[in-house]
Amino acid sequence: MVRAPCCEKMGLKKGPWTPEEDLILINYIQQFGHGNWRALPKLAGLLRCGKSCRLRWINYLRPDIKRGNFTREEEDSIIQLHEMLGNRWSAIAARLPGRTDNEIKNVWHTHLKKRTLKKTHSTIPEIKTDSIDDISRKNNTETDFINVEESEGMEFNRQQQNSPQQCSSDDSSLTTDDTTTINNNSSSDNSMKIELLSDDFPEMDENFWSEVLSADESRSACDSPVEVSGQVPFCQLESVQFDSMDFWYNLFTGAGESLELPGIFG
DNA sequence: AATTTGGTCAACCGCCACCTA
DNA sequence: ATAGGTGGCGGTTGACCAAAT
Repeated sequence: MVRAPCCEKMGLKKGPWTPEEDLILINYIQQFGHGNWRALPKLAGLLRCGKSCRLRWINYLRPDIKRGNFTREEEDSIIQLHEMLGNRWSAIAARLPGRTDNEIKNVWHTHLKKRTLKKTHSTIPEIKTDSIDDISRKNNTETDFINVEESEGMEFNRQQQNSPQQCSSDDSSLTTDDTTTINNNSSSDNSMKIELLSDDFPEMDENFWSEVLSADESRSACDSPVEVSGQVPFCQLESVQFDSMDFWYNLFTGAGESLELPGIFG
């Protein structure tokens, strides 16, 4: 009855990611982007399925992930958005720069749900959070308020789909109307800092994906990763690649040493 | 000190929508 | 029109840890 998981079937690894795997994935995406998640692990030399790689990247390794506890403001926003959107975690995440749908889902189930229940018990009957969502889905519309938010993300998705480089939802999740800047300076807790600057959007360097694309195109001519010259996301390959790897490694482990990695780290 | 309980969160699973040939 | 491939999403699980008993 239960279909055997593809990963096990293919002899692929499951479970928690090791720092070594993380570094391989980061380095690969930095160099070549992620044009095809399913092909990525093979090309990168990872014994993982593409889905697992995608999830790891989106939920944990992306450089624009905001780490640390949710602020009271963020929690309030989640509650408010959940009232409007229901369990549409990705839509909620799109309104909270640097936060992932998974993270928001976890926070909701661990404490925000309880908080809202307490509130509703002490005040009015619980709001049926699906109502707006259901109606809007049926009518293929949103309320005026939601319409603005959704259309932005959808428009961005369309733009991405029209462009040669296919982007994942993490990109669209950043397409909110909050501008973020990414501060890669190491802080005391090794976390990334993302500051909200205004209500306008753009987050990543516009060159980000075009650069990924050019690297990706360069790669596409070959079956295996090749050295790509020129600028790639986050770092210059030639000059600071391993500095960058150290950064990530330190971020994960707090250690100050580099790893010896096989394959593409030549 | 040992065991139980509860909270947290990374990761997996299965379904669905979209795209393309 | 449709079948196969792929990405994305939401629900769920399970490992880990700390607090409580």
